[in-house]
Formats: sequence, structure tokens, C-alpha cells
Amino acid sequence: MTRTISTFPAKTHPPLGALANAALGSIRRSVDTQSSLDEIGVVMRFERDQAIFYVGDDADYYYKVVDGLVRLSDMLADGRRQIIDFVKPSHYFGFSSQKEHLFQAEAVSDVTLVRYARRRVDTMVVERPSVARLVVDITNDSLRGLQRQLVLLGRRTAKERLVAFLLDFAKSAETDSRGFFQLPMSRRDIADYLGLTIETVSRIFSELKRDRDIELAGSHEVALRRAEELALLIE
Amino acid sequence: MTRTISTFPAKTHPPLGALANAALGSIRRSVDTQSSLDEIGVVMRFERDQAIFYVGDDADYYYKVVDGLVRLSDMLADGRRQIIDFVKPSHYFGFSSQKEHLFQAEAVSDVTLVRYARRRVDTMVVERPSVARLVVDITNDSLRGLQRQLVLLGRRTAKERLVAFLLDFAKSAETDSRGFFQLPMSRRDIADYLGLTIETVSRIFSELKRDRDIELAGSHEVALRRAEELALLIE
DNA sequence: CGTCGCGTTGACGTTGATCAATAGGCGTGG
DNA sequence: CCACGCCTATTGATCAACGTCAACGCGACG
Repeated sequence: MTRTISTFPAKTHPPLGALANAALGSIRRSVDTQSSLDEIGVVMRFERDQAIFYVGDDADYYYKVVDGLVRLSDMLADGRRQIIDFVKPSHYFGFSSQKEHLFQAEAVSDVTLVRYARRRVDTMVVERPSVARLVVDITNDSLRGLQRQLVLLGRRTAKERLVAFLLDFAKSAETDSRGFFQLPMSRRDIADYLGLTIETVSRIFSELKRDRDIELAGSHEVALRRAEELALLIE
Repeated sequence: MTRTISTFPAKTHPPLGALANAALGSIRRSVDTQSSLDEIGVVMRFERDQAIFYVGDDADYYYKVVDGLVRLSDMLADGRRQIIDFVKPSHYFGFSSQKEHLFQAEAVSDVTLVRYARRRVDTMVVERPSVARLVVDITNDSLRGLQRQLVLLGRRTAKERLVAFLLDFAKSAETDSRGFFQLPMSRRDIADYLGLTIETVSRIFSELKRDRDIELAGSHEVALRRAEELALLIE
């Protein structure tokens, strides 16, 4: 994969915060409340598979996903890849105390982000307790997610991992009238997120389909047909 | 394992901060600089295998390890355990935005801690930018560690995991004149940290010993004899 | 209509888990 | 001091889950 620098023509930048605020209507979680951070947010768009930043890039910006899905990943020297997280709308990423980013961020689907200049965030953290609180909460939120994922990778079977993954996405995805929701990422992305191979992921999809636990419509649309039973599997 | 409430006679509590400050001489990392947090720190001691808090306990206190080693762990319903982290001296744990702790903390060896009342920390975060900064850095530090561990569990072989673990401990441990350092935790702890079984951990120890990569003196003292070559294994 | 990328499926191999036996360290009590 | 028991660690034999390698299907796109 060759590294291309992402440049964005000015026209893709609506007025500060405008789009971000528009998108805030559908937001639920505590860290997602309208906050003064949005005053300094700049909206950006990235296309499917476009890199948002690379390992080693200066961590000069923090981000929030407004629409679409972002993957954060790390790669070993020999090419093995681990997806650290999929970042969903209204969630933040790229917050760091390091000078440089330690993982890569890419758009899984076409994505709309809000970008915050780190320098300005740092200033606000000092001047506004509410922003300090927000940044702490954002980071704690990530921490909690990673802890869950750590248990998943360390102690769960392939089937449990995929089921947990599907239930997690079902929770936040919009389900259509027939119960289907979108799974925008590839089988490779799923495998690299769950610490498996694409073949194993594919086989377990087939097994779940055979057992009538799920239905598939193409490879990117799923419907859970026995969410209760599936939930039992993972606790 | 039965749950015992930890009570501490008053005599085990030296004057506020005294011991904490004494122990700060040997500290290196950025988040470890002497900070105003220590003003509200209370020193506590826990014995080997004693619980510091359980899953579901109110997260009313945050902690810093002064001496000894702490393990943070989570357990699945069927008893599978994942150790989230080993917390070394001068590192913090238990920081959370949740009401309740989501994992358990126990003393691996006899441990000296500093405990900070969450309410007072929250107040200081609002009133002192430097404390807000510190708390953000502490959380980011944990985040960074978990990201590394996620790649380890998702994409590394058993041998790579154990080697990474040994190199990590070698870095922070005190090495004696013959090159040995202490590994205070049991094989079970190591296995549950690395997502393996005790048998696999034991076999890889034996393999490393056979290949003259390490020497063992008992099961809790190790010396790395080819740290360079071992480091190549994990990148 | 051919090619390409992605996903699925099958056959087989390997890593690490499981089950089982033994060894070693350590505290307790005689 | 030794004997015993207990707990932890090691080692061996076997097994199963998941990975690897390979073939094929299928839809998108030129």
C-alpha cells in the first residue's frame, strides 16, 4: 500500500461546526453531549479507504466521527495487522498525549469528521473545567472499550468473538424493516479486528447462517434472528 | 475464592503523603513527576493476593503503586480470566469515569499504594489545570499500554507474547549482579495476562532455557542472556 | 465477455489447549 | 531434622480449534 497524502479542497469544509451541530441530533452517550469543543471543530470528509493519519504523523489534531465508520489499526513489521477499534458516529479518536500517533486511522466507508486542533483543545482544557472533564471522559471511554476487547482477544473463542462483534454493531446500527443492518467493513477488517483469519470469519458466518442465528443479504448486510440466544453465548 | 473485606489498622497508615513522597525518588516517566495529587494521597498497604477492589465496587478512589505489583483482571461467567494489566511502581490505576469499577485489582506481591479520593481529585481537576493535565496523561498512558497488549493478543504467537512480556519486565525490574530479576507473579498470572494456558507458558520457558535465551533460578527469577536476539523476535 | 477483487468452501497442517502424570518448593508438625 | 501434604510448575501424549493453502463462485467493471 503506497502512502498518499490526503489533501482537501476548501469547498469540502463547511462553516465551522455547522455540519457537526446538525449531526448532533442523533446522539445519546454521555461523552457526546453538545460541548464547547465543537466551537473549534472543523468538518472534514474522507472517502472510503482514505487515510486520516498514519503511524508517526504528528498528533496535531483530535477527531470526532460525525458520519461513517473509521478504523484504527496497527501493523507489525511482517504485515500482520490488528484493528484497534472501529469508531462509530459521535465517538472520538486520535486523542493522545504523545507527540506522534501510534496507530493509523482510515475511513472504512465515506466519512464525515470533526477535527479539533490539539493546541486549541489543550488551551481549553486548562481554561474550561468542562472541557477537561470531557477529554478525561473521552479517554476513559476508549479505555473501557479496549479493556473489553482485550478480554475478547485473550479469552474468547472465534465464534464468541464474531457474535460479540455482531451484537455490538447491531446495537448501534440502524436496522431496516426486515431486521437487516449494514456491516460496512470487509471480512479482512473483521478478521483483523477479532484476531482471526478471513477464512475463519467466513466459516463462522456460514455456521451462524446454517443454524438460523443470522441471515445474510450479500456480505455487508446482516440480520440477527436469535439475538437472545446469541447474547447468552457471550455471557 | 471467598470475598474478604480488606480492613487496615490505623498503624499501617503513615502520615499523609510521607511514604509516597519518599518513594518518588526513583521515578522517571512523565506522568510520575511529583504532582499536587500527592497532597491528597493516603498511603495503604496490601498483602500478597489481597483484593484492592472488586468488579462492581464503587469507584470512589484512584490509586498509584508505590512499591510491589498490582494485577487488574476481568473474569468471564465461566471462570476464564484475563489480566488486563500489571501495574508497576509509580504507575496509576483505577481511574474511571464510571460509577463502579469494571475490573478487579489485587496485590500480586505485598504492595504499598497511594490512594486518592475521587471526589477530591475531581475537585482538583476543575481547579488546577496541572491536575487535569495529569489525569489526562495518566489515562492516555493506560490507553497506550492496552493498545500494545491488544496487538499482542490479537496477532502474536505464544512465544512472541512471552518474550515481549519478559523484555517488558526486564526493562523496569531491578537486575542483580548476575543478571537476574524478579518475576513476582505465578505462571497462571502470566498465562492469564498473555491469553495462554500455564502449560504453554511453562513449555516456552523451557524452550527459551534450552536455547540459552534465558536462565531460570526457581520459577520467579529470570535472566535474559540474549536480549538482542529476543528483541528481534518481537519486531 | 473477460478480468479482478472479495468471499466462500474444502483439505490438510500447526499451534496451542486439554488431560494426565510427575517433580519440586515450602510450610507444618512430629 | 525429617516426613508429610499442599500447591505450583514441568513434562508428555493426545486433541481440537484455528490457520494455511488451494480451488472456485460471484458480482462489479471495463
